Amino acid sequence: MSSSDFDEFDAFAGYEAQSLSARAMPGGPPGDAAYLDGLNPEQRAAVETLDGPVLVLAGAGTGKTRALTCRVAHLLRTGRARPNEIFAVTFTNKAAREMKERVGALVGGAVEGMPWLGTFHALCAKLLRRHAELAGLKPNFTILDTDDQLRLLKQLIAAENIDEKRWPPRMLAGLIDRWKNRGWTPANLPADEAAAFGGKGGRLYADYQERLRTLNAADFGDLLVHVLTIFQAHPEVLATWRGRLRYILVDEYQDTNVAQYLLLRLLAAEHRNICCVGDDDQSIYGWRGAEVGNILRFEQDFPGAAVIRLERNYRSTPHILAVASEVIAANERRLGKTLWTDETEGEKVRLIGHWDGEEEARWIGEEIEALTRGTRGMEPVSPEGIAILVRASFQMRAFEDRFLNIGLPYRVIGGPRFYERLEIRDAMAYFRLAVSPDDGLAFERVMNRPKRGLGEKAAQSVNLIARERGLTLVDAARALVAEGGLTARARGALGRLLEAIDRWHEAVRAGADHVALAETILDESGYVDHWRNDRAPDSAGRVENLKELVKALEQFENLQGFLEHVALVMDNEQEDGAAKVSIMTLHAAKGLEFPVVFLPGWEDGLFPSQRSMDENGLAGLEEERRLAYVGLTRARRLAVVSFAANRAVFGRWQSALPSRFIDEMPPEHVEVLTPPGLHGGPRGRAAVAGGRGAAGADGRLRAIEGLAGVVRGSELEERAARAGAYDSPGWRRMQARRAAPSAAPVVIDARAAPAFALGERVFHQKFGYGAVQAIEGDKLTVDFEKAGVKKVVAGYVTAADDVPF
DNA sequence: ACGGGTCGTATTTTT
DNA sequence: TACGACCCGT
Repeated sequence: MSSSDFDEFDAFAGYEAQSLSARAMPGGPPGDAAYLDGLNPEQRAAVETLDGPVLVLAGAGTGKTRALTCRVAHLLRTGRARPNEIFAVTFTNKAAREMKERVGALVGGAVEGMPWLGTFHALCAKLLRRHAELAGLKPNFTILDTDDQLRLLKQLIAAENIDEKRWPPRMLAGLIDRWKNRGWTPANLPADEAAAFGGKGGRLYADYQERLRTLNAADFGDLLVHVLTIFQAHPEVLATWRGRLRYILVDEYQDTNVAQYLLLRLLAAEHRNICCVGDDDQSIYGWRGAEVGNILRFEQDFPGAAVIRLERNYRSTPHILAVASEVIAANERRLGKTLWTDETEGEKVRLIGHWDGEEEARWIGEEIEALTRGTRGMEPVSPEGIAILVRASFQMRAFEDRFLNIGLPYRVIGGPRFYERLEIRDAMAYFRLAVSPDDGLAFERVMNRPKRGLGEKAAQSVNLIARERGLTLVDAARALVAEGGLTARARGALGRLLEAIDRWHEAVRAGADHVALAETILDESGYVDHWRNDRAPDSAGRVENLKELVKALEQFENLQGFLEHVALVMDNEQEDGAAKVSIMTLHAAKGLEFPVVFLPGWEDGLFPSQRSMDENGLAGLEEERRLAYVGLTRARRLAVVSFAANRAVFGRWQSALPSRFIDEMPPEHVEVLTPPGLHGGPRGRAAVAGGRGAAGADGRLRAIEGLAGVVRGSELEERAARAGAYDSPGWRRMQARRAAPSAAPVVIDARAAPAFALGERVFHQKFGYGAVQAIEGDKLTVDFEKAGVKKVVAGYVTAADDVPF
C-alpha cells in the first residue's frame, strides 16, 4: 500500500521547477489573471479575499463553483500557496474531480500536484495512512464496506445473545455512524447514548472498535474520527499538518458534520486561512449527521470573518426563482438570502395533479416526447437536458417501466451502484485476499462462494480456532487443515482455497500484471464459472459485470490502488454518449442543473416524507423544504411539479393529499395544467371523493383549489382551458395516443436505437443472452436463453460479444 | 450442506 | 412487491 501512498512533497518537487516564475510574483496577481474577468463583484471578493476566515453564502445557481475554482487558481497564481498547501474539501468525488479539472484548465498542469483535494473521507484516509499506528492500525488497513460492517455487527450482536429481530444490526450501524459523525469514541460516548440499543449500545460500540482494530480495518466514520483523535492527542502531529496545509477550502459547508467541523477547526486554528462555501438553504443531509449549525455559527467560530453573499442567479427564470424563494421562505432557521436575476422572460412553473402514480409517469413520458419535439411552446429540448427528480428511489420504478415501454432512453443516476453489486463485491473480496491474505472479512465472504462444501459448520470451526488461539481467520484455517480438522472433504476444499490464495498473493508480491492476475483469480476460484452455470436470467449480466470490472482495473497501476479507489469512490460514471433523460433522487441532483426538471410525487407523506417529520419534527420538515428548494432550483427554463391522488406503496393503494409545499407556491408564478385523466370520467370524480376524509383536508383542498383546483374534474378543467392554461390540441393528441398505445413509437434519438438483424445474438443486462426473433420499429422480440421470449426496446440490448473471459 | 419453499416485514436520502 | 430469514426435506 505504501507505494501508492505517495508523498505530497515528492509530488511537489515536480511542480516547483515549472512554477517558480509564478511563485516569484511579489504580492499582487500575475498579469494574465484572465480568470478574474467576468466575475461579478461578490464573486470577485470571494476569490480575492485570500487571508483570514471567509464565509461565502452562495445561493443556488450563483456561480459558486466558478468562484471556488477561481479562488484556488488565484491562490496558486499569486504564489500565495503551492498546490500541496491547499486543503480543499468537496462533498462528493464528482465535485472533487470537477474542481480538479476546472482548476487545471485555469492554471495549466500545475494542479497535478494538488494532493489534498478530495472528499473528507478520501483526505482523511490519506492522513490516516500516514499515522495509522497512532490509531492502533497498520498503514495498509482496509476500509470496510457496508456489507462487511453489517456482518461484523451481526456477529457481535449474536455473541451478546441479543434478539436480532428486535435489535437489528442495521440499527446499530446507524447508531454507531451517528456517534462517529459527532466525533464520539467509545471512550467519550455520553452515558445516555451508550444506553441505546437495549442498554448495550456503548458496550457493542467498544467491542466493534476492538474487532476493527484486530482486523486492521476502519469503517467510513473511523476515517474521520481516527484522524480527529490523533490530532487531539498528538499536538506535534497536528502542528506539522497545520504548517503544511496553509489554506483551507471547504465546499458544501452546510453539509459538514460535527467531526468534520472539529477537524477543520483544529487545522485552521492558527493560520485561520479557511474559506467555507455553502448555502444553508441547501442543507439536506441532516439525517447523515450534517449540522446546519456549523454554517449558522461560522462568524462566532471565526471572529472577524468576511461574509460574502452570492445572490445573483445565473441559472433560472424569474418564475422559477420566485417559486423557489417563496417556498424556502417558510423556513424559520435560515440566514436568509435574496436571489435575483436580470432575466425577465421565461415559463412559469407548471403544476399538475394525476389520478395515480402510473398516470403521472405516463404523462411525464408524453410531456418529454413533446418537449423534445418542441411542441410545448418552447424550443426543442434534448433528452439529456431533462431530469426527473424524485424524493425516494422507489418512485423511479414507475418511470423506468413507462419509459421502457415507450422506448424513451433514460439513465438512472446514483441507483444501485456498480461496486455495490453482489458479484463485484465478491470479486473484490478475492482481490483483497490476494493483496493481503490476512483480510479475515474478505476470507469469510468468499470462503464458500462459489459453494465449496464449506458451510456454516466449517465457518464456525475456523472462527472458533481463530478466537481461541488469537489467530487471523486465514491462519486459523491453515491450522485447521494442517491438524486434520473438519471432514476430509471440507479439509480438501479449504486446503485448495488456501493454496490458491497463497499463489495469488505471491503473484502480487512478485509484481505480476494485475489485470491478468485478476482474470486468473476469477477463473481459478471458480467464481466466473459459478455465474456462467447459474440458470437465473440475470447471471449473464453478472458475468458481464465481472468483465467490466476487469476492464476497469486497466486504469490502475495495481490492485491496491484499485481497491483504495473503490472503497472511497463508490461512484461509477458510465457515459455512453446517447442522449438520455436523467432519473435521480433530489439528493443526487444537488449541484446539477437541467433546462427542464420534472418534480413528481409532491404528496404529503411522500414529500415531505412522513418519516422525516415523525423523526425530526419541525427540523425534519424544514429539511424537506430545503429539498424542495434544491429540486426547483435545478431547473433553468422549466420546472414541472406534479402529484398523484393515489399511489401504490408496497403493492397497496394509498391516497394522499398534495404536498403542503404546493400551498406555499405563489400562484402568480405557477401555471396550472389539467390532468388528462380528469375530464369528467368516473375516475376523476372518484379522485375527488377518495382520500378526503381527514380533518383539515378541506382546508388543504381549498388552498389547492385557490391555486390549482387540479383534482376537480371537468368543471375546473374547462376553466383552466378557458384561461388558456392548457394547450388543448396537445391534450387531445395525448388522449389519442393514450387510446392507441400501439401507435408508432417515437424514436427520440436514433443513436439509442441501433439496428439489429433477425436472428442476431444480443445481450440484455437483465435478461442475459438471446436471439432476435422479430423487429418492429425500435422494439425487438428476443428469445432469451434463460429468461424466455421478451419484448424489449432496442436501446437496451447490445450486440453480444462472446469474448472469452 | 444445500436447495426450495413459505412467511413476514420493509423503503428515504449516501460519503 | 420483493427480499430476507427461517424451515424442511434431500
